[in-house]
Amino acid sequence: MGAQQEIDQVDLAGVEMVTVLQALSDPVRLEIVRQLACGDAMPCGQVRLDVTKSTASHHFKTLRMAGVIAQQDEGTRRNTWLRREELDGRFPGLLDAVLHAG
Amino acid sequence: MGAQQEIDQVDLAGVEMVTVLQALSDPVRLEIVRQLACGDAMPCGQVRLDVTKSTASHHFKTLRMAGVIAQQDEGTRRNTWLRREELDGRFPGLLDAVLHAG
DNA sequence: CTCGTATTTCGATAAACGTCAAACAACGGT
DNA sequence: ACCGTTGTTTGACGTTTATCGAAATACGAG
Repeated sequence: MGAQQEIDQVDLAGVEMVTVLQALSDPVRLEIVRQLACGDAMPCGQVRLDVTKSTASHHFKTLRMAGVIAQQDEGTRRNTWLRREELDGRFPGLLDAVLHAG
Repeated sequence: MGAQQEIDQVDLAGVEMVTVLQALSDPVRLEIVRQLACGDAMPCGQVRLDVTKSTASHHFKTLRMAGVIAQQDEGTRRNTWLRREELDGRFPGLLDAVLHAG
């Protein structure tokens, strides 16, 4: 695993709206985002999901590539958090709208 | 075509966020939404797209089923418009966020 | 060094999706 | 009655996607 430094951070300036929507348009990934929104940062394993770990890993990667989340290795864990401010800078109001949904 | 009355209107109360995001997460459909946002209502054919009419028809249907657009037949045309207020009632801020994107 | 924990990668599979062309349906004019 | 216009439906095709299990990688602790 990466040695105590941040994983490739996607440059949000180069991310299109449609890519973010794609990333958010899956039930599992939406659940990941919602759980991340409740806390500050947490390892992948702390996000409770109904899929196997390999599937979860794939979804984390998708969200990371779309610039929705960021990750940083800490020992054996991969710490994960939402890129709230940056995302709101690029697509104002989007994340709030998605999270504040009934 | 339907006789001068509205096509099945989807009840937005029963539409999940993930369904709307799915509908919006395609380049062609996003383009449809953006063009509809510029005007009030227009027939399908007035929306300029880079796909064949059958493909376009499929995308219109997807948007309609997700509650994003509504349609009404008028003679040989199918008038189409964005369900702005209703959508904003169900998912506040979402459509604005999607439309006001750079 | 070895074991356990956390996570990714690989290979496979099945379902969903975007696309097209061709055929069909409905309406308005001539 | 016939056409042209507008839009949908159907059937097919190739690509992408979500999913899993198993193997691989990386690290910390004992």
